[in-house]
Amino acid sequence: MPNAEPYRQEVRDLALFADMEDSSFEALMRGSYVQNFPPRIDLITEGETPDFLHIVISGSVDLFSSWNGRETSLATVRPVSTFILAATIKNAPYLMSARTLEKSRIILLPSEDVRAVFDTDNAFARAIVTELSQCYRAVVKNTKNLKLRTSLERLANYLLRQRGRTQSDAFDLTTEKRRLASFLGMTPENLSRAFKGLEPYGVKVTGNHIEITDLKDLTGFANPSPLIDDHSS
Amino acid sequence: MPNAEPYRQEVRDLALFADMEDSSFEALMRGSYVQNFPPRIDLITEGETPDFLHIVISGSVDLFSSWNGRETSLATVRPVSTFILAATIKNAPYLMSARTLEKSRIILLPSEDVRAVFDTDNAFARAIVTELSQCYRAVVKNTKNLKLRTSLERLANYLLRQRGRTQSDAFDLTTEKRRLASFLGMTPENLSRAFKGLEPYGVKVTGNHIEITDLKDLTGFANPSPLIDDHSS
DNA sequence: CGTCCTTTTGAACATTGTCAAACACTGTGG
DNA sequence: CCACAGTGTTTGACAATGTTCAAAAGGACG
Repeated sequence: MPNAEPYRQEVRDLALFADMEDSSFEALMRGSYVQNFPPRIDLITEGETPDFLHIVISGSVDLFSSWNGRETSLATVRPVSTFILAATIKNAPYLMSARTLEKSRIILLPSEDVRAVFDTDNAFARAIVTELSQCYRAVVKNTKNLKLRTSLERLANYLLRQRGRTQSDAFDLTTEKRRLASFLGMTPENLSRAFKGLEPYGVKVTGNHIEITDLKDLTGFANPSPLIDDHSS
Repeated sequence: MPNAEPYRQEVRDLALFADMEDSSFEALMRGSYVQNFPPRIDLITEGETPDFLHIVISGSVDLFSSWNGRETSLATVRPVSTFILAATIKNAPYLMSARTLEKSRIILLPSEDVRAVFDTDNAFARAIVTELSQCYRAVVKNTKNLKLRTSLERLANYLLRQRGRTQSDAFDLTTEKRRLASFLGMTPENLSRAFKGLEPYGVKVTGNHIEITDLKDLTGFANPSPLIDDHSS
C-alpha cells in the first residue's frame, strides 16, 4: 500500500495535527497509507476494533448504524477531516459503520501509532480534546434537533443551514434524498412530502435543486437556534 | 461560600482528577466551592457561558434542553461525577440546562482554573480525553437508540438496563415517569401505554415498582446491543 | 432501449401526540 | 385528623404525524 507522504501538508494543516511535535508527526506519517476507494465501499463495520484512524482527503464518507434490520445515517464526513477518533483513542469497538459515498481518497493512520503519540505528545493530546469537545457538542445538538423538532422543522432548519453554507438562496442538495431522509430521521416518502409541506413557506424544489423564495417566512417557521444549528461552535 | 476542602478525597478519586499533579489539584481546590441546593433549582441555563465545572457529590441533576416552548430531558447526573466538561474546556455556551432533581450537594470549580490547569497539566489533559471520549460515545449510543428503535423498544431496553444495574428482576424506577418519558423521547401518556404494551412480554408495573417475570421474552423483544445499551465502554 | 435505482404519489395503517377528565398520591393548613 | 390543593399518572377519544406497501414516474447508465 502506498505511503501517505504526498498528502503530508494537507494532514499537517488539520487542527488535530497542526501543533504537534515534528517528530511525532513523522512517527504518524511513517506508518500511514493512502488508499483510493470506489463508491459504496464499506470501510469499517460497527463492533469491530479500530485498526486505523481515517482521514478523508477527497470524496465523502457516510457514517451509519444498524440494528434489527433497520439502518440510519448518522453523519457525512467531508474533506479534509478525520473520523472515529474516539474509538481509536479508547481502543473500543466502533459504534458506527462507514462507507464511501463516492470515489474517495483516504489516509489510514494505524491506531496503535495514534495512541502511542497521544501518550507522548502533549500538544497532540490537547488538540484531541478540542476535536472531541467539538464532536461531542455536535452530537448533543443533533440529539436536541431530533427530540425537540418535528421532521418538517428539521428539514426546514437543514435547508437554512445549507443556505448558510452556500451563501445563496438557491443551491443543490449535496446528498441523495434517500440518505438525507435517513439523516433527518424519517423515511424517503415522508421527506418527499415534507418538501411539499414547506412550499407554503417559500421553498421551491426541482429535483436536487432548492430555491428559497421567502427567507423570512421559512426562518419564521424553522426558528433556528445557535444552540442546535450552529455547526462551528 | 464554603470551600470544597471536606470533599477533597471524593473529587481526587474521580478518574478525571486521579492522575493529575498534586500542585494542579491544589490549584483547582483552592478556588472551589461547595453548595447545597434544594430540589428543582436551576443550576445553569443553556446559552450561558460556563463559569464553573460542576461535580455532583450527592443528590441528582437533570440535564435538559428547550426549544420553541418544548422541553426534553437529555441525561441524569448522579454522584460522583461531573457535568458540562466540554463547554468548560471550549469556553463555549452551554448546550444544556441543568436543575437539581432532589436536595443536592455540588462542587463548583471555576472554569478559568480548569482551563488553566488543562493548559499546564498533561495528565489532566489526557484524563479529559478519556472522559470526553466516553461522553461522546454515550451520546452516539443515545442517538442510535432514538433513531433505530420505537418508543416501546426503547422502554424495553431501558428496563433491561435497570435490571442490569440492580442485578434484580424486581426494582423501583429511580426516575419520575414524567421525566423518564421525556428522556426516552415520548409523552407521559405514551409511556403509560408503553408499560401496558410490555405486559405481554412479562413486565409487571405497580406504581414505581417493576417486575420482570419473563426475562427471555422481554430480551427477545428488546434485542439489546452492546453497541447501544452498554453504558460502560 | 432496457435495467436498475431513486423519487414521488396514493391509500391504508400504525404510532405517537393532544386534550380533557378522572384518579392517585403527597404534603399543608385548619 | 381531615379537607384540600397541587402534582403526577392513567384513561379515553381524537388529531396529527409518520410508516408501510404498492405502483407509477423519472433519471442514470451500460
